[in-house]
Amino acid sequence: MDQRQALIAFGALSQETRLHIVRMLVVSGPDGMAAGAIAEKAEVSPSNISFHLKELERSGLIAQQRESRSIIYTANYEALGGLVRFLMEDCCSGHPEICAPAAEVAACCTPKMKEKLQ
Amino acid sequence: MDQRQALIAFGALSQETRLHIVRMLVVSGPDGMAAGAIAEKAEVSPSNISFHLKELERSGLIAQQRESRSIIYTANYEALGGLVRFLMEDCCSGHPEICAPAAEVAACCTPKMKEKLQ
DNA sequence: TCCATATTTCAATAATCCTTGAATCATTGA
DNA sequence: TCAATGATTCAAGGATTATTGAAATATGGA
Repeated sequence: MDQRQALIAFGALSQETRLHIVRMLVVSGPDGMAAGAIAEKAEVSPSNISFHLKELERSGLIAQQRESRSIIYTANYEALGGLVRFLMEDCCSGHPEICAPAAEVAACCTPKMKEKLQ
Repeated sequence: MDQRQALIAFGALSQETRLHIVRMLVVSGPDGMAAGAIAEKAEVSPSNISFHLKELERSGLIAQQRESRSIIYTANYEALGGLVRFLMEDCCSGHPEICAPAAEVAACCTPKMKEKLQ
């Protein structure tokens, strides 16, 4: 993830509806969610959700694929990981005080890490 | 860091000049930089830098303190770490695929981690 | 083909954000 | 006190982003 993409991604996450969408798609995993289902859960109009989904896709944080009549959106884990990495490494120069709390979280989430850190 | 603050912080980082400011302040450490010095390095006008510094301070990512005639800005490591944590934990539900790359970065930056992971 | 469903696009408006330059405020030293 | 320095505030304008509802597009089934 380069700076240009990171700027767009930060902008994408700076809007409540869009942050909500990303959270839902991360949880829903590889199956993703249809645009309509997202709109319903987020309680926004179809045209509005479409606007925000487009913005998120432009940022690379989510991807779409048509499935029959529905358009299924999924979280792009690689891009999200890339953004975390950008924030820690590029933006914060890998500063220990900033990265340490992140390391804790990472340890809790990645089984291998957890093992080694015990 | 709660969602409200995270939204503001993401917005703060979504602007090129402000991202540049944060990077400079992280590098400059606890000594920080005076507003004028920041403006000069970022090549923007005093009033414009003031606008962006205010926005960053509102986000909590930087702090200010007067020192004689100058106003010194410093990066808020705690807030930056909190944002990384929010992105990994709250926003991305601690998803391993997203957190793994972050763990690598963290390992490189925090001496204790590095030791344990070798 | 025709209709229903799922979604996007478009145009208009509202809201927010960014930039600029002039004016103002705070601090220090002569 | 006065002038100089360092920085902020303010108002105006331009640019971008968000919301809305109506119209258009794509797909699948009767």
